[in-house]
Amino acid sequence: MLISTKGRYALRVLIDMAEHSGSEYIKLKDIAERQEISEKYLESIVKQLVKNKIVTGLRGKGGGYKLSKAPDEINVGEVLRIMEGSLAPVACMEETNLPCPRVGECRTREFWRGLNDAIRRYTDSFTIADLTRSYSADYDYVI
Amino acid sequence: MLISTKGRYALRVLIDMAEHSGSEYIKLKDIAERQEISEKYLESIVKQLVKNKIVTGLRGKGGGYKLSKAPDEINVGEVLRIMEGSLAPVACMEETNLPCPRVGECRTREFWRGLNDAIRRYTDSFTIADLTRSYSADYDYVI
DNA sequence: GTTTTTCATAGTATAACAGTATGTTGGTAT
DNA sequence: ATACCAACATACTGTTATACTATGAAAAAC
Repeated sequence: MLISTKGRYALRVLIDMAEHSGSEYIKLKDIAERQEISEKYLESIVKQLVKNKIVTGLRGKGGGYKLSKAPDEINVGEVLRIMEGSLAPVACMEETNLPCPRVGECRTREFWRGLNDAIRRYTDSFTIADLTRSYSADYDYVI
Repeated sequence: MLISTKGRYALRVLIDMAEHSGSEYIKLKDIAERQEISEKYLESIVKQLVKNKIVTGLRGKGGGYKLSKAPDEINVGEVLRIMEGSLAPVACMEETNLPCPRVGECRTREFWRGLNDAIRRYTDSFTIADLTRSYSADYDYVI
């Protein structure tokens, strides 16, 4: 499993913020209820997003979280990499890891590199805006 | 991490067999030594490959394992799926899992489906033959 | 100064990973 | 026949990650 609940929940939180905030702070309790995810667990997830400047927190009454950037400025691949640490499909494709001692005789390295690239290309091609429900497309507008 | 040592080692074993066997049985001990992997651990991996008809085992002296099919008939994606159980990047993309109860309101499903497809397309586009060192390409031929 | 919300730290049950250990079965060579 | 060899089978183990829960401190609004 490449993506754990951390990455999946993070995307849902960001989409929720993009869909519900009008430059207002939203409290985690609301998001947790809408998304049916434990608020306490979400705290640990959102903390990571704050640390990486994806969202901004404000304490106290009327506080909460909001996106630090516009939804179309938030890259999905970057978010997933923050939450999962890495999206490398194998250990030898993680930048932090020192090169494999068998690299000289390895028959599979290029195969893994290609898979790594495919995953990165795909995930990096989406923004949070791409994942929000298009307002005009399916909103039943009624006066 | 999408791929564990099970999947990585399985590919190395199959490549080793493809490169060293001339329709002969190779004993695990030799593969384990060449690949510098615990023979005992490899046993558990090869057992899976036998069960799935990727390799064939023969007991006793002169016995060992060999590929059940030609290297270019063995699909890398299939091998990885056998070893890892699934290559789905998220739980909701596993065929065996029952559909997510939030599917109606899920904003991320199509994103995950796309990632799942990208991984499957890539891994299914390789055979073991693609991963073996091409004999003619870089062998220093000397009389 | 009380309420509200984020922020911070610590703990916990479960499962998967990456093996190890011991023994059995079935072929081969002598 | 029997000694040997290598696959086959089952059970166990240490470590790490996952997916949380619990308790409390800090700051902002009222």
